[in-house]
Amino acid sequence: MTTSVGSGVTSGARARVRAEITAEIKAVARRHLAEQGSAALSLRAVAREVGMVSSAVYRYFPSRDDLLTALIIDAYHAVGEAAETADATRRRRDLAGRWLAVCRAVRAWARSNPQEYALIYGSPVPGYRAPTDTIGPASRVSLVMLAILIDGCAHGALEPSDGAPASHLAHAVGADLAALRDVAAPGVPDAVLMRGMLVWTQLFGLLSFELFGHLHGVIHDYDGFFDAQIRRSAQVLISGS
Amino acid sequence: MTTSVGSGVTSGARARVRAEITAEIKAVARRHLAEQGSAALSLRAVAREVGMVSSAVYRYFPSRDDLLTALIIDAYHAVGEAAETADATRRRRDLAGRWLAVCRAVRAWARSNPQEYALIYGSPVPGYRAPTDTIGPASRVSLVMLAILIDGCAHGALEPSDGAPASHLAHAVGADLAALRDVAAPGVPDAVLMRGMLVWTQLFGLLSFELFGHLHGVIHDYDGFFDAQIRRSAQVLISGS
DNA sequence: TGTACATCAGTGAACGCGCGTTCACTGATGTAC
DNA sequence: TGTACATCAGTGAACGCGCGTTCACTGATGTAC
Repeated sequence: MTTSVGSGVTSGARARVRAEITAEIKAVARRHLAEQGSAALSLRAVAREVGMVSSAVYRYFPSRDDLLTALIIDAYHAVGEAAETADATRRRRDLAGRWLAVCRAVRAWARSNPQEYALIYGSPVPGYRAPTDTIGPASRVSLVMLAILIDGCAHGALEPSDGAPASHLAHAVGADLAALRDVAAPGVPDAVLMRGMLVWTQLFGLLSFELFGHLHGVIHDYDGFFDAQIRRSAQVLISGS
Repeated sequence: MTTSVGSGVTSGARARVRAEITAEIKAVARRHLAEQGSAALSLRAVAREVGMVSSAVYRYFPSRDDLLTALIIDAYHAVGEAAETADATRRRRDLAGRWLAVCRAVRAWARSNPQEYALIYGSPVPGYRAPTDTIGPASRVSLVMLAILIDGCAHGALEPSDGAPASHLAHAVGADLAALRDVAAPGVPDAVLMRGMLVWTQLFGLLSFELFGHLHGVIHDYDGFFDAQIRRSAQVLISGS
């Protein structure tokens, strides 16, 4: 017992060192990413800065792509956590407040970590194929959005149908929405799901335009502009207008 | 006279060959871009395929970045032209029809040229600094959108103010919008400009999500989904609801 | 129209670089008895 | 508690690669008289 605990502790020590060095490699890689972008991320450069020989990194990550995958997963978790934390600061029934808080949190994260934002929401990394382990972390932030929709529908605080007449959906889209509803959005009608996705994609469109420079020279007060736009999108989301 | 015309023709011949080879280099580069992405675009590989030695390319483009710039400018022109053509197929007063046609044209172009879309609307190319010559071509597609707003306002076909009360803008944003209005959107009030930018960023958010795989596994009927979303955004644009 | 000269496209070799990955190895740390 | 063995982190050299860019050069094409 004591021995097994002891050995557990000591092997835990080795494991802890390993975890620390893994974290250090990721931290350095993350900084390189922030400075140069994903294409320029090089195992050798990272190793150099960590103070190892390049081949030593292979004890921690079997390839460059695996290191990139780790960074991608971390980035999804980071933005997901930012959104969750922001969401939790508002009363559950304050849908508009939750939506605005989530939007602002995602934006704040994106502005502090533009290369990580680009990594996950920008162009796919050339030649990189995302493994399935990224799916879970990737959906984390979307679940925050869906939670707002679910709560809103449960309390009747979201206009359930669009006032507009032209909302007959293609059958296949209806099937997609039904599947989504079954898996992750119980009780949320099609019209609300569609509005949710409308404002959701709009949020990332806005962020991409801001971060990738497409509003350069047109908008200078990015804060005010963003705020005005998400207040508008909150209306669209909640009352459908 | 005859000589000068003659010499004009012959020097024109040389110039034409030069233009043709320049075009060929760009065409090959564009294909490499489509296959591998911008980071993998290599002067040497392009030269190899064109059938020149790599140094010969420097007669046409002073550096790799200049080649990339040329591709970026071409891409902006291509999407701009697609939008203009689509816009012109509808009667000028048919605002919704114009908006939908433009959205569909941009999407069709993006789906046919995903890497070029990524080049201009995805993450900025690492280490690449866009020169000022890209600004004109870049704004071409936006001008199509603005034309719809201008025409709509001129004919009273666009709801000029938002029904919602919470539309007091930060002063700085008002200044940005005023500047934009002076330069490129005469007669378009703040509320309409904001709505225009809302649906505009939403369009690109939607396209980025579709093309970069963020809807993978959730939406299968991309056509139907896109169509439903832009019909909704047309409503937001035109009637503000 | 014919010739002398200038312009320009394309060649081929070279420079210097950094990359991802493999491999046989040395020591240090942990494990089992 | 002490020893023999196994595990594992890190080393250093090497492989083979492709890249952007420069440079002195050869011919061909165009220009001026």
